[in-house]
Amino acid sequence: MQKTKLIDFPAIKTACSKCSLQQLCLPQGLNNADMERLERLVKRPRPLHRGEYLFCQGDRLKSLYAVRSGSFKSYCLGEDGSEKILGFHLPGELLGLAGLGDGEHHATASALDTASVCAVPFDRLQELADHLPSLNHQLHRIMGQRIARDQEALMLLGDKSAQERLATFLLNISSRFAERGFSAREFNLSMSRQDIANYLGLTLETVSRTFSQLQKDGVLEVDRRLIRIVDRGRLTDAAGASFTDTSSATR
Amino acid sequence: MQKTKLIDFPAIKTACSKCSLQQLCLPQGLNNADMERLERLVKRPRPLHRGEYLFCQGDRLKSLYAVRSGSFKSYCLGEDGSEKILGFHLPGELLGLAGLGDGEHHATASALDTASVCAVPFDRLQELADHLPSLNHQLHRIMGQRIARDQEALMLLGDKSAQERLATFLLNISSRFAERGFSAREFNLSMSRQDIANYLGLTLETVSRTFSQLQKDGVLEVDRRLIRIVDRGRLTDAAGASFTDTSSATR
DNA sequence: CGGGCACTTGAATCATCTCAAGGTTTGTGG
DNA sequence: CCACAAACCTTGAGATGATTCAAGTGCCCG
Repeated sequence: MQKTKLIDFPAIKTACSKCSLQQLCLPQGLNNADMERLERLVKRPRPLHRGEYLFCQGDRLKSLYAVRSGSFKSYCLGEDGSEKILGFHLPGELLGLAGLGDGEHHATASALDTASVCAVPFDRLQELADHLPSLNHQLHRIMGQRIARDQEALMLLGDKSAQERLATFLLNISSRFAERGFSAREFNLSMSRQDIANYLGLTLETVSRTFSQLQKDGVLEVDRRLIRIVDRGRLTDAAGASFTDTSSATR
Repeated sequence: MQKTKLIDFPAIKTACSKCSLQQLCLPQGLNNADMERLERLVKRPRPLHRGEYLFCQGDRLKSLYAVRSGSFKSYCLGEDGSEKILGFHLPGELLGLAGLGDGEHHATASALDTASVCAVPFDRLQELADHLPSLNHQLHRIMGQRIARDQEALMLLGDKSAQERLATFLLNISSRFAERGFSAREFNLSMSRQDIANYLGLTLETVSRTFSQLQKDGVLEVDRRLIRIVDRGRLTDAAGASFTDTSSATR
């Protein structure tokens, strides 16, 4: 009895069917039988520490990854060593989709804090999707979402001011935290000012100044990486007209 | 005999198997039998004139579209009426992929000149893909490419100067024309200075000045919307380090 | 031929960047 | 547990590239 318990416990602990991220992740919309078949493909490598790489630009695409805990940034490097951050990835989000085009990763993904992932071997996922329309449709859906999200990011960089960019960014992070059951009002940013600046197309100093300004105006309370949204209405105003706040959570 | 000829002619003219864009478009990599099954789904609506809409933001996603001729821009509108251009679409490229996330178009697509498309009803495409793994993989590949392309656009807006942005944009357009069998050295832009400016996150005046500067420096010859690349090497330099020129075509 | 639209060019302004210095937290080794 | 170094963040002042506002040109279409 102890033996089965010892064997089963990790399996149950990590099963997709028990995962709190199910609704945000690949298995969303799958029935139990299909989820079990997907489950059998999933590997769960050891957790990564801050700064470790999940994959690197130029690597052959072997697996897709879903974030289980912690967070990642993905970025491209220019040959001059500069990096451009393409996005941040929270639990439940998939990484590596851009590699589907030609089977090669176009970006590097590194952990922002201690983080764990589920890895799904891409060829076997594709095989399984060939036989499970529901999984296949879910894959399409996720890729479509991802394209839509990248397009939002494009709009952000378009012609917005520093304040609009930072406000939009914070609202975006806030609603992603809320989706995962965390507070939309108060959260810890896992990325540095430099990372935020790079992502938003600004300098570190401008981001810092903008945080200070929003704090002075009573919109935020900022304590290093801990952010509290004091006046969500004014933050939304600061984000500019084109932002439509989907979640009005105030938890 | 005349009769069959009259009936068959348009069918042959428009068949995927005869289309010069096959290698850039959805049927790429499909065998003849599969291509024929895809072909049966494809509708070819009347051509659109400059300014006409292929679909609008908020429309239910009914079809995916592939550009046959002409070109499109896709853009989002803020509630204040402003528009942000997300991309330009040349023949062989697919439109509407971002809608896969939630079945609704997130952008508006309008014709930049007289343009024609192939329309593939999305539900029937999905059904067919469920039975044809090769089509399904091709769909994944195209979506992956699209994500990768959007990410390149993101890098462009990151922290580059006006000259770097415009140079990168022109090299990008140039290689896309080359892929389609047109000259990489000399081409007509189908979009206005305003559209380019909007896409690049600049003002119309800055784009105009930058064109003038590149012409004065002997890098380009610019005659209204006709562009000739005189010194590709220096244009690549102007685009900045992080751009890697995939096509070295000089046709 | 004339009116309108797209584009060019100039001059002044402004937001952000750059450079520079100082402060605070974190982690490490003594 | 303390001291020190490194990393991270904040703030200020001056420089700069892009924007704004404004005027003028030339091409295209009716």
